[in-house]
Amino acid sequence: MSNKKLAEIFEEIASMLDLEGENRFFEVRAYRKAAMTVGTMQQEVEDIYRKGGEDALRELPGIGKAIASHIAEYYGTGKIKKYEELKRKYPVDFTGLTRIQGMGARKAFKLYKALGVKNLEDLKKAIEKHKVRDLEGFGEKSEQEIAKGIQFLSQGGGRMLLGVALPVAEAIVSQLKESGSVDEAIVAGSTRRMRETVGDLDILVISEKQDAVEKIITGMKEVQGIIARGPTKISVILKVGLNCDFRIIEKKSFGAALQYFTGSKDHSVQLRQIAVKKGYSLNEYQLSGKNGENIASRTEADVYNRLGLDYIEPEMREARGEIELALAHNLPKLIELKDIRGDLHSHANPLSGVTDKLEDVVGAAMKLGYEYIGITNHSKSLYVEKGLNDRQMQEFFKAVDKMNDRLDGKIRILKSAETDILKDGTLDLGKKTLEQMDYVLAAVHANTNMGKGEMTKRVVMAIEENDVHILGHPTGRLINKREPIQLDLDKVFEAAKENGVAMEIDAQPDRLDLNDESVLRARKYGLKFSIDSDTHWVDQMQLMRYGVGTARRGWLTKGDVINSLPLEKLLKQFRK
DNA sequence: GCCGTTTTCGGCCCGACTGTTTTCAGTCG
Repeated sequence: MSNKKLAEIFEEIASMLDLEGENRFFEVRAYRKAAMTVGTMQQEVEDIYRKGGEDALRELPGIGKAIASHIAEYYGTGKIKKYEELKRKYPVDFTGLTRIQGMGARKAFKLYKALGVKNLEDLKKAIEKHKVRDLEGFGEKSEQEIAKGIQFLSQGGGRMLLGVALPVAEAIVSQLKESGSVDEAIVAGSTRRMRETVGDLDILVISEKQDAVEKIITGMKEVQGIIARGPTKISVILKVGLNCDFRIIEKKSFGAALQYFTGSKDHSVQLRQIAVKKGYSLNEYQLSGKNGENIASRTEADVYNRLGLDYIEPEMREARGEIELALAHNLPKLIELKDIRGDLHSHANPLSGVTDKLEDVVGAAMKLGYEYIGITNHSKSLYVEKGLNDRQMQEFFKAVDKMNDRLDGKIRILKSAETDILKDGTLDLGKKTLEQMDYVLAAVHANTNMGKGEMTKRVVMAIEENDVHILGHPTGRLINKREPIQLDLDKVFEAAKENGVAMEIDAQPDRLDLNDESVLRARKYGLKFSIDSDTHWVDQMQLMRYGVGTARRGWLTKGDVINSLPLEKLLKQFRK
């Protein structure tokens, strides 16, 4: 995972060039942009460089001749000369210091010049001795703010799982709506775009009663304290450890504001560039014409349409080519939660204490209106999950048959298993057991630290040598907890396409595996996908929406997703 | 430093809020 390190280096170069003095603004921005590109990519930059050299690097947005050669230098020598030289002049840990809220490179450098502060530790000591408050440009208040920022960091302030943040955001929005003082309240920002993690919450409020809104917000049980407050913006810190920005806007600006606060930043910048080319100007209040007249502002669709674009769904707004498609009126029609007709990955192991009973799982699926529910208990190698051996699995299938008879077509339980892909690429259940299943889901669980070549061979072999239908949570990553297994995804995608194997999008909020970017890549191979909740107890069946969100971020349509098929068509596909 | 259905040169998005300020720099998104 050297992408992050590389991004930090470019970000620091940007900061230091900024300190160098006048007229380097655009150079600074170029390095910031490169840092953003590199830092948010899921694919390893090193892989791209090793495979395609500097030319391949230059395909990436914001990476040109100079920065591509820096990257080549980094992977060749482990160092970047330009960075080392700047660093001698500015021996400050900008990466660490600027993690503090309100601390940018300029303040950090002032602290270095005046007090010799090089890193967080130094700063902590300076704060404790109250040395900061007397500096020019600082004061007592900023010293306290810095102290608070350091405290927040030490509590692990950072990006939070969407699955944790979204319910909090929704609770806040519904309190606003029920208050009677707002015309509209809606979650914007990366939460609305369904990014797998969010750094803070953005909530758009339409209201003319600003004072009342402020009172409601400060009175919420989720709110810990106020960071900033102005006529159109209130920032608070939430008890869950997230910041939350409220923007209060007039009704007539709703569309422009929602577009603006949903982002992503890069997407919005591209939109504004299009506006400028037309002689317009776009901000959070309206799309303005040449004489400042309001051209569009009420709905997001108005804003997009008047710029010559089709409406773009929030999940696509990441500046990954969606603007070009919208200009060409060629956007895909994204899959929706209501298109899902069943769940193909759920657990109901009669021997384990950690899953619900079969009838409970089936009942939950019926409540969601599903046509089918696939039960995929673990196979025997997974001792910790009390995986089933061949005999136990076949016993379980008999129980499923009986229940299917009783259900009389109200819903169909599909027989399957989350079959372990063993170290040598074989499956953990016998041929006879596999043949009794409606479909086979296979996944890697153990021996996860193999090298890339070996691991890729293992998974490709599992795909090629067996009648596998779905590859479960393909990379095995746990967000912020466990790195993905080393896998050459392109080779896996090729093999999957060749053998008609669907890729799973596991909807568990800490998995979301495949992730959005890999889905986007897999889609280019013409692969099919299965969006599954991986339910271990029935409440988790609701998690499907996070998988659908990821699918939408990967531009998938209903036609790309096998569990949007009606039962008969799905079974037909499995038999092929 | 990057980029190109107006350009290989000359552009490069836009506004809000805070703190320490008597008019603005710094930070954020």
